[in-house]
Amino acid sequence: MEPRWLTDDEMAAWLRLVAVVELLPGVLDGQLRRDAALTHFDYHVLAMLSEAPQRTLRMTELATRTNATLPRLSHVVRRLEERGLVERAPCPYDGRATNARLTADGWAKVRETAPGHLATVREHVFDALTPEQVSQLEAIAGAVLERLDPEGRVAVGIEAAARRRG
Amino acid sequence: MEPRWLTDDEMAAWLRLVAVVELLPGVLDGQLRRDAALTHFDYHVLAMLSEAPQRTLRMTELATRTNATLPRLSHVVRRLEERGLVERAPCPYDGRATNARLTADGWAKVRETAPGHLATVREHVFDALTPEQVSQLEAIAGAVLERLDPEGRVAVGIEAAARRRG
DNA sequence: GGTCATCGCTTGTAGCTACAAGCGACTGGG
DNA sequence: CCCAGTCGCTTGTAGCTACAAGCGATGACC
Repeated sequence: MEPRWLTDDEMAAWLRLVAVVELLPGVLDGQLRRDAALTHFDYHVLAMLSEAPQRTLRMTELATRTNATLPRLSHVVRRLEERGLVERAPCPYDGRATNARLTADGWAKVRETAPGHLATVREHVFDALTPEQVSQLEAIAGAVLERLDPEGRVAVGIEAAARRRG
Repeated sequence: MEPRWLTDDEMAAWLRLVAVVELLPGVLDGQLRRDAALTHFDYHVLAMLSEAPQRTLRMTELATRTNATLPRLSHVVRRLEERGLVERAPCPYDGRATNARLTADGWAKVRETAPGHLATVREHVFDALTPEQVSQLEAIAGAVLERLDPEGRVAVGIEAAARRRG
């Protein structure tokens, strides 16, 4: 294997991208853990449920939208269920499937947590960017995402979310 | 707290960015674990050492350049030392400090691992982007990085790396 | 030169994720 | 029917990271 090395521009972009990818999850986790005792992934799960019809989704579908493996989601949902934020019930139409549903407490949790999380996202990302850079970022992240996720598993979730928003 | 919600453009960019941030580490880890039994963070540590003078760095400096906490680095370097890729020695000038140095085996490991890693980076990131997008990405990631890392700890490492490259 | 705060690093514990194995439910061919 | 194969999900184990406490070395100050 004899690949071409990165150009200076590519290397500069790469070092910064790697730093962002390592730091951003920590910042998001930190704020949510302090203010709501939630992981960013926990929040993602609750948020996806909160936008679903009946605030209910099958585990497999929820795993797709949160971009998680099924074992990981299973552990996380079990912990959220122990805290009363989510409840699970077997699907009436398919005995193999499990439906996860947001409880009233879970719904309240999402609504009281969202503003702080949103403020963090603004502060650390969008306040630093011009409107032009926001659309550049959308194009860049979209292009990279296609390479990272060839089957479009995550993209499906994004499109579905966009559709629900009208 | 009454923040303004995200615009449609911002939301689209955000969903894609979150997906990239969650998927990219897994892809990098996966390739390196399969091909070299290394975490991406392990590789980052070895790579930073391989570029340093004498292939040696103090733990604190290495932590800055790899964007890690000191306890995390300590555990990782201990494991790398057990595998013979790195060795540690007390700093002769400051009895508190520890120098980490790449061994011959570690140097060989980096050289045989770099091409595959580089190919993965190209395949999943830069092959998807135009040259214009690469420089846009550098600007965007740089701007976000300033917000994520106000003291510029990581930025120092990046600048230092750039300086070494001339 | 004694005392105290700080530095640099290590170690211990708790919690989360990945991987693999396992279990019941469903489905299609004979 | 029955049986093999698959699906959907859960559970168990190993490994990594975060946080906090701890330890020796150093430097500032009197």
